[in-house]
Amino acid sequence: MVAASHALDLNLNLFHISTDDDTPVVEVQSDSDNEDDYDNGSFEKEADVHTVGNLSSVSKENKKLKEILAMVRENYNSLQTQVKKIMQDKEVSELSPKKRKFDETVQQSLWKTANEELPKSGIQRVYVQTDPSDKSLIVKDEYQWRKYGQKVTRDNPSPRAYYKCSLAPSCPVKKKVQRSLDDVGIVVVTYEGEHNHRSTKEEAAYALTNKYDISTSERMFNSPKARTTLNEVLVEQMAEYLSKDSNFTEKLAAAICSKTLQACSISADSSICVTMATFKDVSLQFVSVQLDGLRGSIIHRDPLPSVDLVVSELCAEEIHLKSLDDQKIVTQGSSVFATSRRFLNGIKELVIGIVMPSLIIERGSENKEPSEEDDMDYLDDYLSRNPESYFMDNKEGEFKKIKSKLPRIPYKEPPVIIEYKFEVARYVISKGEHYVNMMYKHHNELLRTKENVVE
DNA sequence: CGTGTTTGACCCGCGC
DNA sequence: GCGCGGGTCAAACACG
Ligand SMILES: [Zn+2]
Repeated sequence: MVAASHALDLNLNLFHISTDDDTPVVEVQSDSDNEDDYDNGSFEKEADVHTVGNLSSVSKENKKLKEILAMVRENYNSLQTQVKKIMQDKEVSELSPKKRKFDETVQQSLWKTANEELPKSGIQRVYVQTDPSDKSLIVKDEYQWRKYGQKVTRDNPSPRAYYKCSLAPSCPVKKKVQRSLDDVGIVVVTYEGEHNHRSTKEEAAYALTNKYDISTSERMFNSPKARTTLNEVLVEQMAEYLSKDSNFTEKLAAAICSKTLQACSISADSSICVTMATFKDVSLQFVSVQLDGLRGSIIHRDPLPSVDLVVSELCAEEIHLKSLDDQKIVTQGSSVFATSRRFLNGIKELVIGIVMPSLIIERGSENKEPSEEDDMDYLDDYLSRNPESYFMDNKEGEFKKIKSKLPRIPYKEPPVIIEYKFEVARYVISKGEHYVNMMYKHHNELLRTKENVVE
């Protein structure tokens, strides 16, 4: 067992609102006093009375300053965040040179302004810096909205757009978007009400943090059994969500692979690396597969295969490789699949499988093992007849039939499982900006025996 | 054909 | 009651 302590910052930005481009950032302003509405309409009612006029302009000025302050604060925060990320990413990229697109990220967050919670009221106001010529009044966030109206309002040349949350049919949240009177570069977004569901981007975060928080679970379900089933469901949701998020999988795979390759020398003969991480009370397990050819058959299967099945297939694939002479295998790209796994103790956990990129597995002739002729003939015959469908589900029966013969093929060196353990922490910088930090703890080399591969 | 947007009609509270 | 302005409905429409 080797002990080490490397900080692996994935900079996943899991729930970044990025997508395209002009996603602006947010900030909410806190004013508990009822006061004016977002369009300053009330201010425009300047009365003839002198004092009222003064009051109006002062109040308007005050509001403007408040907006500026909020933006400055958030810009400071996001800049600080960027610096932090850059330093961490620099550390990672030193290990494995990788192109980063900081400029985009930085630029994007400079667009954004601040975000604060309105105490009470359930009304949230957000200021977004956008192109003044953009008349669309579309502000992206982590929800889906259906536009149900647009009105021109008094004293504001820009119309006001009305949206209703369409992520959940019963969600009462409404959203109003209108360009600011004071600054045509700013769009004011007003949210009203509270969502009765999770946002698209928060789905994963919920599964990992909030819902697994014991107190939260106990609040919802008193029975431990109910809590267990709840966790199981959430684990499955999480697995499905992550496996479909190519942004997540690519970055995670790249980060893990570069880190694990650097931190520990993986012997060319080890065909499986298993990395484990604990995420609060949720255990993540990373199965790194260095074998080519298996990747597509695993991650493109629907539903995702169980880990046990994957391991079984890896055994078969390894034998397949051993049957080839002086095989050099170069995998390229990286892929991650996610699934769930149940242990003997009944706990279900999330499993993330990683196909490692750019690995060269050299198998010299010294690895070739004498094998029984009939077995190898049978296997080779099968493989040549069904090269593509070797791992397909419809060949399951035949596959098992072959597999039963596999133990008769002698191994000189049993395959090795390398188990990595990480501590995973997820940081929420601001609404919509999260990243994951993984602390490498140690790794363990195990023989792949029945004890190590949980049935 | 289902889905989301446009846009004028409509509704409703408020001040006069 | 009436007009005004903000908010919503829904029929028509655009889009894939
Ligand atoms: Zn909602």
